[in-house]
Amino acid sequence: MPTPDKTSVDAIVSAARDLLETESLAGLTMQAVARRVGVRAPSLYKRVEGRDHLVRLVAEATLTELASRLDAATTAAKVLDGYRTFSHEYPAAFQLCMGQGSSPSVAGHSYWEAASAAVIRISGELAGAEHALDAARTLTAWAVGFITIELNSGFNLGGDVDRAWKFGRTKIIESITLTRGRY
Amino acid sequence: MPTPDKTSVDAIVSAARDLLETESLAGLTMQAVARRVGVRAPSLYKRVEGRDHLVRLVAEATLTELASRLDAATTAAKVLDGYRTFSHEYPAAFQLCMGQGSSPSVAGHSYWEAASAAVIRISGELAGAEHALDAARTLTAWAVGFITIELNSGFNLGGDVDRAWKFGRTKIIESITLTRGRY
DNA sequence: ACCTGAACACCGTTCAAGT
DNA sequence: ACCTGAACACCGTTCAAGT
Repeated sequence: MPTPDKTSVDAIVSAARDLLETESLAGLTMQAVARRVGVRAPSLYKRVEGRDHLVRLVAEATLTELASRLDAATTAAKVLDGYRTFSHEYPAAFQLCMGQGSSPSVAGHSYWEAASAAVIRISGELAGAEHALDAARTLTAWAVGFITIELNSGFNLGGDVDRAWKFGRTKIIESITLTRGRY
Repeated sequence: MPTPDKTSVDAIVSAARDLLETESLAGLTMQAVARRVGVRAPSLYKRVEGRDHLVRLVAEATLTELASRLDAATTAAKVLDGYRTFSHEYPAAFQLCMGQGSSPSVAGHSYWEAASAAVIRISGELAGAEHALDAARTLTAWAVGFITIELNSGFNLGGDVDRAWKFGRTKIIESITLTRGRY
């Protein structure tokens, strides 16, 4: 005799994302997720393959949201700022995506592609099609590195972190723009 | 009646660093470390406060080694390459230091200071004392971001990753150098 | 067809008992 | 003074039994 469903994949992923931000990755346990969605831990295995799979779904949902955020940006500065703003809203999820992943990268290829599209588009405009990929990697590397260090309180030598962001953003965009037609 | 020591903090940290690289952070368990140093897990607590403390010691040993490596570099390109070479030798440890840390940053302030000294020195030479800190943060952010993405197989859109490194390195150094006296 | 309690293997950690 | 087995709390995961 069928039982009415008490939860769903969406509810589970949503609860997991909440827990990740409020309790850290270590606090994202199957039991905690189960409690949030009103079910016992073993029931989660009807919807997700296990904790690793659930973490992957969280990463992919995060990248999808990041992609749609970045797609709306019209200038390089706005794309870079989009990264940073997003990382401040979802610091743990952002680092999950970028950080020491589970084995084969924590999210599927297509999710990365979607999140990269905006940077590549902008990079092509700045540096020309020939150097679009190199330029995109330079921009992304700087933003990801800056944010990673910032989120881990790595900028602890004083000074104004916002000023450092603007300084770097200006320098990076400037140097990429100078690429057009040479290098 | 005293018993002769069967291990030491150094041996424990060394075993932990090995395990971190060969088995990943999850494989760095107290039992695995104990087995490597020829002791039972509870005995480790005579030398380290617990797993978190041991991981911290690993991070600090890693930063100390990175610092001495970078201190030998004489140009900005060599400092940046020093980061990357080091990260290829100790990928897991490098990401442990930079990545989503345990709570209050995974290593003590002084260890970060030591590892930052070389970049700040070089940045001062390139950009002038006034912008040394901003420039150092730009250089470090780019290198850390590039390496983080590289280690997590994030550069999966084809193209030559080494070429992208050299492209970005050139651009970054160039733009920082142009800073002198203006901005 | 979904949910659950009970069980298992595996963690980190504590501690009384050994030498 | 250091080491150990036993124990505890807490994970992820499996599965037979319920409805």
